[in-house]
Amino acid sequence: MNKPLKSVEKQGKGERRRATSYDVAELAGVSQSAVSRVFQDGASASQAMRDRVMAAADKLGYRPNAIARGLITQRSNMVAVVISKLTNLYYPEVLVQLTQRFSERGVRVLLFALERESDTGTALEQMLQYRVDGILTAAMFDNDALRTIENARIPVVFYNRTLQDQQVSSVRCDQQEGERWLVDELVKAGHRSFGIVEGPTDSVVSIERKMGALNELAALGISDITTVSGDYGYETGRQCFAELVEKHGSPPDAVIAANDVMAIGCIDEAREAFGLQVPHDISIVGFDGVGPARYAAYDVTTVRQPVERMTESAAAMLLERIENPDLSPEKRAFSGIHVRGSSARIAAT
Amino acid sequence: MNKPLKSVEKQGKGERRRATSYDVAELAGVSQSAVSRVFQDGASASQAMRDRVMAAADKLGYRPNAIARGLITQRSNMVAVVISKLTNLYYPEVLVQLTQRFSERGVRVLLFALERESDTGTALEQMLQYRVDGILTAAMFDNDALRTIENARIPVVFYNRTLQDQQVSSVRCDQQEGERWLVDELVKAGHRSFGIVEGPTDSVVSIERKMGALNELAALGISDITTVSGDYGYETGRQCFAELVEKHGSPPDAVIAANDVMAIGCIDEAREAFGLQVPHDISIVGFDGVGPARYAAYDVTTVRQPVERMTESAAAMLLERIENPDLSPEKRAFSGIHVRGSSARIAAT
DNA sequence: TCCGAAATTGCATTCGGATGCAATACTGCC
DNA sequence: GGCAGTATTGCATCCGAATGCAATTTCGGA
Repeated sequence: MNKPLKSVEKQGKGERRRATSYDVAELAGVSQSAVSRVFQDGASASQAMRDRVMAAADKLGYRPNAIARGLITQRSNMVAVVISKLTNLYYPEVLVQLTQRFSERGVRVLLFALERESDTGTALEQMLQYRVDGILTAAMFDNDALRTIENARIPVVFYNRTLQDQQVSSVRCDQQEGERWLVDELVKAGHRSFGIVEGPTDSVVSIERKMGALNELAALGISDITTVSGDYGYETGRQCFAELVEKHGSPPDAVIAANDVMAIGCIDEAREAFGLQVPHDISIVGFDGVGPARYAAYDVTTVRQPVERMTESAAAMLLERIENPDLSPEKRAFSGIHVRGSSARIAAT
Repeated sequence: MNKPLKSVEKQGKGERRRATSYDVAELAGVSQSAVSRVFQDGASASQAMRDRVMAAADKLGYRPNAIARGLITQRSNMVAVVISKLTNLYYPEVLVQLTQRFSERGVRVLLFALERESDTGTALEQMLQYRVDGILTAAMFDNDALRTIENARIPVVFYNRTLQDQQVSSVRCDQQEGERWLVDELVKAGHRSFGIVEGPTDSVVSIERKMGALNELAALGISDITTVSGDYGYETGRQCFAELVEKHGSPPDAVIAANDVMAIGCIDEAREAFGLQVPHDISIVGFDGVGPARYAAYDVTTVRQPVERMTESAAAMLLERIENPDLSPEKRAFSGIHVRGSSARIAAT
């Protein structure tokens, strides 16, 4: 007996059940499989059948149940997107773009927003339970988590973070290259003492940026370097600048901040608390190319991440691997866009 | 015959199937229902049973399939969160907070990011197919859409927008009250000519803000008002200011921008293009209380939305209505927090 | 007009877990 | 030790759509 016990029409309005393919089939006088086929892409169904079914479906307000479909097809058509709250001011933009990329391709986004980057536990458990087809993460997973994902055979793409020693797919902005450019320009402009403001210590991106800057400074034979660390926020940017001056004994020639927001904090602190003129007395650079970096009061020299291309690439990479799980991992690195603002005393183009 | 055709262990490693409750049951030597009960909250199961099942589950890496569970329980435990790209710079924060509120309560978020606020069509179709338990939207739905949702009996909560004439639940910041305060303060400070920079014309929030300001200005007998409109972005903020000056013939005493970002644009344009000092020569105020509004270079006088309380309230309201669909609609309005920055010539507290 | 190939359609089963009901196992108490 | 009462457990069925296979229809061609 496959017929539903009570058909949609017979129920009281207070508790109307959502129409199912059986209801549509009954009303249209066809089989449930026919209904199912009409609502699929490549399935075979005559025009007459299509019309009858669609008419019945419209009348009942029928919509295929994606949950039931997911169960039988073993495909949820959902991907998990993971971000961590503090990662960056610019992640919201990334998130919105990723979501749109996936939507365009008929894939839904299950969002996980972590309090801290290390809170992956529960989130991971949830995505596995929901049988997401893939994971796109802008937060790091520990090795246990990675092994779990690997065992579940779920494709993963890391956004702006990667594990050198592991075989994982990733899309990132080449932080090192960006920092190299910033350092080169600053050194060319004659700066010799540097302050570095790093981000949260558990941020891989921040670490990469710091190392990029340090390596290049070392390569250029510069050793007058003072380092302090913040949390990517404006307030700590200000504090960091003050700390920097105290540690160094005087303001350094240039400050390299791990992101634009902290660079802005540094600029404000330099101006307000130390009466310095930017870039006359000191150069300050950031990273990311977020909106506020373009505000006239700051005009931060920075490296802008090509967010559009990166998100497009990341979404495509993940979807490819969902279609074809045997594709080998791939790491793509995009060069940042060099933005010469007026916050640093460097030569224009 | 309920036993699976092939048990997990027997398969080749290349195509290992995810363990099901049947696999766990078999390994533990109990029934599938027992496994199901162990993985539920209020179900009855002896400690011995729990231990055996958990041991087997661990060995197999078993995780309940939320999709299958959703099918049988008629509860997906997912809510749709809808935002539109341009809505506001501050929505990302809202989004992250909402997601966290829902996560804490064991509810997953299916994210829909619309290109424009009016693109609700496909998104709506998708949420219905995925049988979300509720919808939290920061975008407007048209009447057709509303009727569809109503028919499907899915609870909805609107964030910062509401329909006066309709019975819908909403959480919003009282834009009118905020504008009233801003206007009062500006008038008290002696300003008599006003510029108003509105946001995108399809933004309900922008309209409310504009009307709030206009009404209060009218109430105070002020008629020297010039209006221009932008898109919530920094660049148009600058353009709008220039337009304002041109339209008015000279800079007005005060500018009321629909959001902080445009207020910042106005400040920059006033300073750079017109050599005005803020707030000595002109007062400029915004709305929202986003991060950049606090930057020292701007220190915007604004009305901050109590995002934390609003998201908390919105999430709670939606979840209550999911639990109890008969709860009547409710509109909650939160007063904004008055922030006296230095971008306007008004008295401190 | 008739035959065989191709296109449609229906039947029956499957996905994985939840749950009402009945059977069984314990508990405490007299 | 026996019995009522409660806690566990298993059985069978259900949720809603997809799909392999067989039955039926349609269509082209001779």
